[in-house]
Amino acid sequence: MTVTIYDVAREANVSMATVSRVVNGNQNVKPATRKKVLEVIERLEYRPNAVARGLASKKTTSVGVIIPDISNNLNAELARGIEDIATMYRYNIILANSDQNEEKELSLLDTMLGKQVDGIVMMSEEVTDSIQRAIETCPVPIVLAGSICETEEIASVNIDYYTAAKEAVQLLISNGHSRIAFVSGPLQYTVNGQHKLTAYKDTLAQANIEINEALIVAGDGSYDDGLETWATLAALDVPPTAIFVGNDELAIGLVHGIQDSGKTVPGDVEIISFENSKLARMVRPQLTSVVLPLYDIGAVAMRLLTKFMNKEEIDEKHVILPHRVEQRDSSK
Amino acid sequence: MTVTIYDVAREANVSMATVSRVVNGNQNVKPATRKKVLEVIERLEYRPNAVARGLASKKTTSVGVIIPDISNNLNAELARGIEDIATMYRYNIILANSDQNEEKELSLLDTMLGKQVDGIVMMSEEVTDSIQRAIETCPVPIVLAGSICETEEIASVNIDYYTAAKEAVQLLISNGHSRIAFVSGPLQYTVNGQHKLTAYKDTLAQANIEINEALIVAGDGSYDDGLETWATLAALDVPPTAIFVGNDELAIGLVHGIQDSGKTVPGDVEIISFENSKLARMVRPQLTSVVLPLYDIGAVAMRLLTKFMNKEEIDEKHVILPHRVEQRDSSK
DNA sequence: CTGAAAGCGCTAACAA
DNA sequence: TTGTTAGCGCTTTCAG
Repeated sequence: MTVTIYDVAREANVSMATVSRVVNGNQNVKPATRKKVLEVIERLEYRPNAVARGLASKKTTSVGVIIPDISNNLNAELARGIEDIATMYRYNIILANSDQNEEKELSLLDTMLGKQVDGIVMMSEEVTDSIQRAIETCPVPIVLAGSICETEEIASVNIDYYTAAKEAVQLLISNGHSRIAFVSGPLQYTVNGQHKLTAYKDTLAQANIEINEALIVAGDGSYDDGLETWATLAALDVPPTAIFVGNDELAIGLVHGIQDSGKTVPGDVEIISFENSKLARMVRPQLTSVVLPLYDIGAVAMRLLTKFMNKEEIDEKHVILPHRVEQRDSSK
Repeated sequence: MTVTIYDVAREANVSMATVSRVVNGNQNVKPATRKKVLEVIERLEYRPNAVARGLASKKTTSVGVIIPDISNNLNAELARGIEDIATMYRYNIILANSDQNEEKELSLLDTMLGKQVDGIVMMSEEVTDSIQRAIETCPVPIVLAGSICETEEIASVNIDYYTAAKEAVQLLISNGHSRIAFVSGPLQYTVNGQHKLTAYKDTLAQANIEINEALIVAGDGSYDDGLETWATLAALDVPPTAIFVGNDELAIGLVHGIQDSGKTVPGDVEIISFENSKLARMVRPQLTSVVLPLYDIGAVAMRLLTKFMNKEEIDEKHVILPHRVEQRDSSK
């Protein structure tokens, strides 16, 4: 039924080894022989069995990708970056969603190792101790993409979230605001709870602005969350006049919440978001936003992984990509 | 180094076959033996090699997913549906982007077959003849998700695009419009060029409304395309008073284009979109939209694929999921 | 430049 | 209930 390397060898009057060499582009084959083999391959429609090859060579040319939720814009962009570079290096991707659930992440890691992936790119909002341990004892290289882990040992690709957030808040302060709110997704997520929030507090402190806990709101980070959060904020004795927001979807929710309540952006409330997905331009006013280069983060993470897999020399395990603030109309 | 089934067998004083039985949950093992084996597995941290298993059993528990572009909201939602059901049935997913390019689709199909996937879910806006042939001669089952192919033979999951589009246009007609534009992505895409456009024309004809080619605009289907399309439409001697739009992103572009030109939705122009992604609610006015249940389409496609892979009986190879129009504020 | 042969780690009859 | 033994299809020394 299915044609194997053996069938090709027999038809071409050569050994399996020679067919293998031809298929793998090994140069030690006489052109005439190569031609003959190629013809038989064509004629028999031979398709190498990657599973057998994987077993024999201990390389599968597959990499695992563990991501919180592919249906989320943010992750999808990242995944595309990963995939493009993987394809370029002839790897295939085994994609799985973790829903940001530690148990699933652990079990996914195990499944992928069972499938003998050559490496793994992982995205996780919160790298717990046991995840960290699992990564450190992993038999194949792992690169974290857009995910924070303080450890020296684990490779990762990020931007400098802290500085980026500081710049955003600073911008709001420069525009004369002192009642600046901080609205983000879950604070358990390292990037929110540690980097962005700390940057917010530090920047305010440095400008001698008192920190008001009522102006710090963390929800699930969704559009509806943004809508509701504005209701909360608007009910304050003195509502904020500016908001630093954790992501675009949340920011759009806030913008609509503000507009629905009869106020304007940036007239009554200035907003700076953090993500700059294509959504940032799909709202009026368009969002000023810190640029989070998700595609690039994914691409660079995958590229880094290929270096590990090829045992190339790595100059820096922790890549920090540049960031900037894209000025649009939600801030002055 | 890596511990194999043989190591476990030796340590537990049983044969490889017995270990294999334990690992695979075969009932023909004495409880005491099972316990002993399980202990050794635990102690040695044995992890079955799925590649070897795949080679021996000719099943990989992996399915291929070929999708135009995962960074596109539409596909990401579909992919999530596929993944969830795949996980439920203990399959892993090998995901690849085709960019809606026939050559890539063909080569991806080949790669996946080489990797011995047990089945494939494919999404394609235009199933060309050669793709169709490739699918028909494929050694493993393939299910098309949200993709149209007239052939009896090929399994697929869709909604009734024609009827859905008719209902939308009919709604606009009922609201008193006679200058109704049709704006969509590429007409080469079967769903646009054949189903939606035909439905549009048929519905107009049945209402004795003359078809005006100037009111039919197909671009790339993006937000910016929507913005520009309104500029074109607005420049007409008599601009349309209602628009049937192919997808949400495009519709939002149109809405903003209309609003930027000083007109209102639905006051001056009514809009009905086709997709109902979460974007539909993230714009003011919120979009009335035909509900395209992408997650469900993906999930049902994957479920159907599992039936094929298990050689279960299939009652219907062509699943049509129900649709409806979600009324919001962009139409009256 | 080419071939022979020993595995890779596991499953699946077939025996016992 | 358990063990023995062929392979699965390919890569990779090692000879020649």
